[in-house]
Amino acid sequence: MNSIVPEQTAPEVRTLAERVFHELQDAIVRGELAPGSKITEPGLSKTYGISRGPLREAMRRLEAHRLIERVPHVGARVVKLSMKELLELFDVREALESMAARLAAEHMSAEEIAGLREVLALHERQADLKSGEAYYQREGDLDFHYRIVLGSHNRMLMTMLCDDLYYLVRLYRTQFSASGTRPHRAFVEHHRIVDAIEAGDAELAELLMRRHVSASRANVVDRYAEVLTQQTEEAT
Amino acid sequence: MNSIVPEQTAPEVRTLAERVFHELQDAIVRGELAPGSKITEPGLSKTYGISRGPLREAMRRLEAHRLIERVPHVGARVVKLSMKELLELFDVREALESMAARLAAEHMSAEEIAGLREVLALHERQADLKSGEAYYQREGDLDFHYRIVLGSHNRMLMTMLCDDLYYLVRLYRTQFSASGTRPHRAFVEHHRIVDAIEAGDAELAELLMRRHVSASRANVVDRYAEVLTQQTEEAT
DNA sequence: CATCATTTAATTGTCGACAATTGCCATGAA
DNA sequence: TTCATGGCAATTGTCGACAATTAAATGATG
Repeated sequence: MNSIVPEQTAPEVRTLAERVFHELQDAIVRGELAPGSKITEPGLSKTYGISRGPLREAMRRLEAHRLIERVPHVGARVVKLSMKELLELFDVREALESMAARLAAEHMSAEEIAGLREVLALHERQADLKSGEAYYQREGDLDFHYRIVLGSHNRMLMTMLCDDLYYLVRLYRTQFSASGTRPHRAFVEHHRIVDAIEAGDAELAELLMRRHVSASRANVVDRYAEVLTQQTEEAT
Repeated sequence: MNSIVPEQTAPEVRTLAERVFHELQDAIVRGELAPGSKITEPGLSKTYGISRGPLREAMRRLEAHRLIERVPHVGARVVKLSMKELLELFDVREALESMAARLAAEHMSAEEIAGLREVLALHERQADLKSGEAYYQREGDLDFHYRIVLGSHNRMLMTMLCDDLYYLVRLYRTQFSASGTRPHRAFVEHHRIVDAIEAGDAELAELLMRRHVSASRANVVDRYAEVLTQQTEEAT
């Protein structure tokens, strides 16, 4: 655990259902359970050493978090994000995160802003190293967004983004093995957003975050178009 | 079922867990299960005539949808929205529904827009009657928002709003026994939004929906302030 | 009388077994 | 060969019982 992302799997080791829920969540997001692969209850029951009761409860939670898809009497599969769904995800992120940035500019404390600046500094140091560890870049990026959401001081927003959407974002990044997307430009944008938040300019922070997510989305679309043309060229 | 809201409890009667999930969802939203009241597994198990297995799965889903709150080894309670959480809900709605309106203006078909107009017409007819049935007004209002979300053609947005948030909105309305809030002004705003959608003006539709939700939020704040002053007056 | 420890009852967490449904495979007919 | 059909294996859905934990009731003590 080298990530600066706050520990999320810490306190809930009280019940088996909770534990296996988080383990499965991690396994899916990390790609250990391949997207689209079928998962059977007896199989998981054996690998995790628990009975099917708590396991099914964990799966119900995963289903609600959109990490698996279930069909009654048939079974469950790990979700497999299509490009369409990925773009939908970006639209939702744009809406929610721009709101988060606005609220963050209104509510964030000096300490929280300082922490945000630290993240940026760390981020930049790693960019200097250029040792190409996309891992840190990605996690760093997510950590940045994470903290802004926390800064909104809106619990509902926090759970929606941090507990639900960000896991899907991670899943997408492993599934599409998304390389560090436009890192330099993203740095600059992050800085501008923090500046706006520090200045208490809610409207600007909202606008910048909206553009930031939107640009990220556009970048994905471009890359996807590239891949498509590349494939058609190979086919000829 | 006299509501024009699309049937949601229809097709999932396959398993007991699904059925009891929807029944509990309805019971909570309607206020049959009082907000804040404790619900015990043996109790529900008896009233619904099923064993605790499927019941617990249903409860896990309710928990994920934020309709109940569970504490390990202690129990579950029906959620009780505080004013703070209600305002948080409005902020999230503002973000998501304005996005939905924008997408609706871009993607809604002629038939869908016609359906939307029908809802408005029906709504207006009931306003003429003035028989004060807040029920229809409320459901009509929700139906309006419902259709716009569907018109966004964004599945993720649809599930987030229709499957999650709107149940909380209903719960709030029963919990606070919210009287028909500023019906006339809301009518006008609804009309303007549809006009913008029909004109394909995404930016305007987004802006108007943002204002609409924001105004609704402000109205709630005002009413709450009224109640508070009223209470302090009574106390003197 | 209040406070704290202990017991006790009730609820939650977990398990293994049985019933119901599905999808597959083999068999046979067109 | 292809398609339909019937049976079979595997998985899912459901249940009741037992273990673990918690909150309350009881009683003891300062």
